[in-house]
Amino acid sequence: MEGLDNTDKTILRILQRDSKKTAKEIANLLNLTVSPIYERIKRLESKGYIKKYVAIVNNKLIDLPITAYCQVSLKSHDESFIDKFENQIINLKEVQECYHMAGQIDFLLKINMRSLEEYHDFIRYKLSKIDNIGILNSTFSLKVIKHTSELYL
Amino acid sequence: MEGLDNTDKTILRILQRDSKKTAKEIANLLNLTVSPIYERIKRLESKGYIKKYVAIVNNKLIDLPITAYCQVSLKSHDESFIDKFENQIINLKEVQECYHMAGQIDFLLKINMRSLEEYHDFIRYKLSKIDNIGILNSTFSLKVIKHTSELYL
DNA sequence: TCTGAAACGCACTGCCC
DNA sequence: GGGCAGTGCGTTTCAGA
Repeated sequence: MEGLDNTDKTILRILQRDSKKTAKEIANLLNLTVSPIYERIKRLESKGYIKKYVAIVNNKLIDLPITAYCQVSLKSHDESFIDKFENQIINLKEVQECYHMAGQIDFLLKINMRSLEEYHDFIRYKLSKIDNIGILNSTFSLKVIKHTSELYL
Repeated sequence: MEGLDNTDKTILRILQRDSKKTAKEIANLLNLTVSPIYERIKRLESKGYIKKYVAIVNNKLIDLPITAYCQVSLKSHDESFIDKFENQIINLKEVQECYHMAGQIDFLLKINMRSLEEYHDFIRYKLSKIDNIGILNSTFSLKVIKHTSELYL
């Protein structure tokens, strides 16, 4: 399962926080030269441990201050209906995350919006247009207490 | 509110997908030279539109296959109790996200785990140890339908 | 697996339009 | 606002231990 030693884990921890850190800086922190750091990073990328490098954008500054979580349950649970629902959700740009859940509700959606009015329009004219939706329940984030893309290791 | 023209937005879209794209590559895509791209990126960083650059790590490969959403409601809603709860949550490494929510439940937590057994231990020996927790309700992601750090613009 | 050195390309600066 | 040229630095490669 894990082909990672402590050096690899430290590199992952650092790059999860700041992917602009240079191989040289990381090398200094670990008392190594750039070559091994470079090779380890390349290995972590090619083996899939690092999926990608991204810029994290401030949602408030680009006028997407509303974060909603939307619980959805389907009316029919035939495989074809579920597939259809999932395919339509994937193509909605407002939906940042969607999970098929265990328990009473089928799906949990994280949705970014400019305003509650736009959220209303989204629910009414986009989500509700998707066939087979039974229950639909929305809650809103009042404040972000913690939000990171980092995984602990 | 928005000091972004279409060029800026395109740059943000690109860097949200792949922050390793060079200014040269972006310049070619936009039929510009590197100088304006470089300056725009620096501006986007200094103005806070780009919060940071991070590596996205594969949670399965580092043995964190379980994603749980945990709904928490507090017993007392005094300001001091809420502050205390939030401060304790921030320091839990297993908690990747925590939002103060509108509606019946107070907080929504996203939690990464190695196994359901570890999740049990986490709930029992860490979360429940936090004072003032009333309702505590967990659901698990069976499958990720969609998950991106990108915001649309 | 690490060190060290060499080659290349990009980030970054300054000056031009 | 964008283009062009130069410098330093980081990335990338490779020989050797």
